Amino acid sequence: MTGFIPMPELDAIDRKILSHLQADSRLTMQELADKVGLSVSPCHRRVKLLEERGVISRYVATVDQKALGLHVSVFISIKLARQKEEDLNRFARAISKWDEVLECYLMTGNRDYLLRVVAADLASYETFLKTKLTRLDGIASIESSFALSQVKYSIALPV
Amino acid sequence: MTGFIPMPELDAIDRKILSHLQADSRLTMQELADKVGLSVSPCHRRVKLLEERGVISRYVATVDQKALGLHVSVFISIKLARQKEEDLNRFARAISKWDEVLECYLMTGNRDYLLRVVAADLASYETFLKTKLTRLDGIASIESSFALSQVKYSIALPV
DNA sequence: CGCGATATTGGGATATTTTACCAATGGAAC
DNA sequence: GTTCCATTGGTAAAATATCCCAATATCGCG
Repeated sequence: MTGFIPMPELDAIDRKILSHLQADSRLTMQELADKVGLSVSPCHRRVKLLEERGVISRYVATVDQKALGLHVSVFISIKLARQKEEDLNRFARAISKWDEVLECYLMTGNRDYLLRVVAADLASYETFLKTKLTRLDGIASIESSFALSQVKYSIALPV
Repeated sequence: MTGFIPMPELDAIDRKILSHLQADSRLTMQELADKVGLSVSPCHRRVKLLEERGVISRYVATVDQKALGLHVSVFISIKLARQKEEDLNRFARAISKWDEVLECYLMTGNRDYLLRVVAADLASYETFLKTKLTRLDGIASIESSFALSQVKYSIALPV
């Protein structure tokens, strides 16, 4: 990690800033400054510093899943035939390219990966399985669990 | 659903807008307009419409999990003792209050809920379990699966 | 306590960006 | 072709971000 920029401890104000920006990144600097008890200038500088140091990694718009017609959410447990580093990397590269895969974790326990995948309906999920996932080499097993509903979905990490 | 605002079909330009804003919501209208092949005015109007109709639900900053010292990601499978609507609602309400729980899904199959939880370390995860999750009434079983690493994490739905 | 060095703050000027208005353009129905 | 409707593009005004510099607070050290 050569490009590492040391991040001094986040103080209470930094945490407030992060908390508010995680909830709503369209706040104006004035609004944000008011909420955290600073004037605009230092608030602005803190935000820029948090960005430069990678504490704030990006700003994104969140889109409504139903509005896009993506009615199916699936969790997929995957075991690989072998778990050598090269196998893991190959798998990671493949799934990273697929937009349907929103999350993928390397897991402890009796599966290797856990994926969260979205699709318009069961038919297009089947297409994803048949044309993409099952075509990967080195997969020992695939097990799909379907979500009936999303009870909570948050991007905001606890600060 | 009385407040429903009908959303006409999203055309190719709307989808491009959503795609770009999901990747980077700090694009200026000028930049976004260039990318989607419009001038600023119509691009701006489309974005506002997507916001009003709830297709774009919010704008958020994403924060680096490691920078916050949240080194533990856990998936928790939960079975309830009973699955009556009231039990489900009670569980959902409790879960929704806890910042450690980033995602929660009602599932088909042999568990009722799947949760994604983050914590600073195993000790604070244990605290979460002991002081919050296991204190809920009506839980039949809890099973934790730990993530070794996050291979992919995206907020961008496929458009 | 007191002093200096350093980091942080606040205000104000300027540059950018957003936003609203209105005329112009394009496409579909007839 | 012509009319109507939806959408576009340009422009100007308002809101916001950004930068600079002086003022203030904080910390280390005698």
